[in-house]
Amino acid sequence: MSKRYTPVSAAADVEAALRLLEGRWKLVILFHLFGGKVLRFSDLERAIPGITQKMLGQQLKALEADGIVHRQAYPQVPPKVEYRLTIWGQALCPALDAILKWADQRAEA
Amino acid sequence: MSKRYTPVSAAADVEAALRLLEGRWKLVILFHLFGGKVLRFSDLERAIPGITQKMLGQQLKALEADGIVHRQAYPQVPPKVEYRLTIWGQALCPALDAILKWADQRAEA
DNA sequence: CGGCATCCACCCCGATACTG
DNA sequence: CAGTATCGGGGTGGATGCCG
Repeated sequence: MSKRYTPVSAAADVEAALRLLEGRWKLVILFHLFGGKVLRFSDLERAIPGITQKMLGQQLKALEADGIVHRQAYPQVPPKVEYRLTIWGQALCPALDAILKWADQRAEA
Repeated sequence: MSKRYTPVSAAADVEAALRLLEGRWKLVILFHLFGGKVLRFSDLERAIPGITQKMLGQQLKALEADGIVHRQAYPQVPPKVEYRLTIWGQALCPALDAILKWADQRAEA
């Protein structure tokens, strides 16, 4: 443990972490990468009907910069790029799973 | 089970559920109500340094309308209003807890 | 104390078009 | 296929002031 805890700093840490997941699309994207799935750009585009190319690219770049998503490009024609969760991203899986369960409960009612 | 499941509808349900938690402040507020805590308006205001009264009131109203937070007003002078999670809101606790753990992991590193 | 009203800046996000 | 460029509208959120 490299850090001391106080209620205050814990709250600040949570807020900082939440910033990384904010926005209209981030969690939606992560849900589709959930479970170790590896998807191409166009896969995600098809999996998320409402999203535009701009937002998908923009959010993926942000998630990559924050170390949550790993981007692997194959230098070939036509281009091929795969996205998957990093280790840090996979650490989010329990949270994603819990949210999924909550969504299911709401959908049932 | 009152609903049939397909990958598509499951994704739609998740997206719908995420809409309820979107925005700059919703999850932050819920974190402070986490664990069955009952807080007054001014308690939340103090607990979340960056927030304005407008946003706090606005987001609390939205959370109340979505059945996640319960609002109890005591008709007295000066006014006293308490906020707590509803049953649906408490169903979010596992998710909040998982996100908290993730935040802790990041903070340690 | 616990709001609401107003005004306003920003930037998020969408639509469209273009590129390697 | 996998993006970027540009433009523009609207909603989110901040500051301030007023009210029961």
